[in-house]
Amino acid sequence: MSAIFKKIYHHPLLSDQDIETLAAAHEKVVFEKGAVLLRKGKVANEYYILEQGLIRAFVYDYNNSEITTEYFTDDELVIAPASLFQRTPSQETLQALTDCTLWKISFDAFQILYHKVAGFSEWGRLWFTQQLFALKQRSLDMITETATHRYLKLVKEKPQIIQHVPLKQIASYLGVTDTSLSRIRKELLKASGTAT
Amino acid sequence: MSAIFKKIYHHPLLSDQDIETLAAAHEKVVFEKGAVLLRKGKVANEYYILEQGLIRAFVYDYNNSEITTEYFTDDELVIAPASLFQRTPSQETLQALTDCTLWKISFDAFQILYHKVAGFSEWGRLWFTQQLFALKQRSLDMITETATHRYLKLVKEKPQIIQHVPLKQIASYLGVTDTSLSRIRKELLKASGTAT
DNA sequence: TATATTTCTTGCCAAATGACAAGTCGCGGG
DNA sequence: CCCGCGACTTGTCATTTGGCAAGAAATATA
Repeated sequence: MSAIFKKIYHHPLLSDQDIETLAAAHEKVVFEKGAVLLRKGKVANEYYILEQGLIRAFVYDYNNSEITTEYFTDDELVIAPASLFQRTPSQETLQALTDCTLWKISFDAFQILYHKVAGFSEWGRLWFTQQLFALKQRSLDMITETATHRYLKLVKEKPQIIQHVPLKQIASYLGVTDTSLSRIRKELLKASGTAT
Repeated sequence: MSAIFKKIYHHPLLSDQDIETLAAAHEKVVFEKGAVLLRKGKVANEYYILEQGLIRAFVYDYNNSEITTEYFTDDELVIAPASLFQRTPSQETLQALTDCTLWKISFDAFQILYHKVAGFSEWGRLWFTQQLFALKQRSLDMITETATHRYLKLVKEKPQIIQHVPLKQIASYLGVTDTSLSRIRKELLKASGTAT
């Protein structure tokens, strides 16, 4: 039952007992496909652990088109850090792409535990640094890699997304239009066909 | 003399005495315009406080063109966090755009102080969260704002860059070519001319 | 001061990308 | 089983952006 919490809150300074304490502050919630967990303009008051399902974050660009900024898959934290921790309106919207099972924890509960459970703040520090590195890497990838390469990387790292998500959303995540991504796929097929 | 350290290490949990301790671990260094502080492929072993001058970070894109990813101005930390903290080869190169005066601290000295000076790790945690938010904001700006708007924002926030940096480098930071940026400027002039 | 070098602008053309629309495919609901 | 809808592909065309090069302007150098 608490397997997911052990996975998420795994840290040398967090005992099983600590993790139980943390787990007790979470509440199971379910969202249907298409449901919105956090809407643009609202201040986030909780974050989630995604037990099962697929979620995306997106923003609206200068043409008011939806641009996917992040995909969340099993055993990941679903969170809008800037909104939650700075208590500001979110620029991003969080939306379930499939039916989802999550564990929710309120910001208030988080704050209390953050000071009460010694290892928790250490865990949080680690999480923040990992987030920073991951975001930096994605930013650099958007510059240093071609859309084709980014597509292949996504296929490799989160294949379930290719299965469940409309092409248009994937394309926006990669920084191209659906038309372009369709053509990229075509080229890849041709290339792999030649190789075989 | 230690004014810059007070500014950088300002934090409720860091006393003047603490800051003196931190300051003592820094060594003054000077770089000439054009000098490289950290080269792509090398592992960073220090970070710097920029007392005076202008520095940029850049990467090479899929065409081997230089793309500026960040500008550092007075009273900022000059650092490649991913390389320094993950002990991995840097993707970014750090280069002085003007003659610079900096205060250098080695990673080893940093680590020792991080554990010795209680408030320092708190300061570090705050710094990481701020970095994360700033990077996220820049990532979103690259999506939600037009190049024109990003240019105006840069002019507003770091006007000294416009003065000292070749157009081509600014353009790459904004995600366009120098030709495009020149046209953007032209449009802005026309627009402001009409308004007056 | 004269000369060389770099930076910036601008026109022209090519290439890439996007918008739009038509057509195909596959799946689920009636 | 058939219809309808959403998803994907593909063609055409328009727009944007970039590459290139020439020239002007600014800056540095001798």
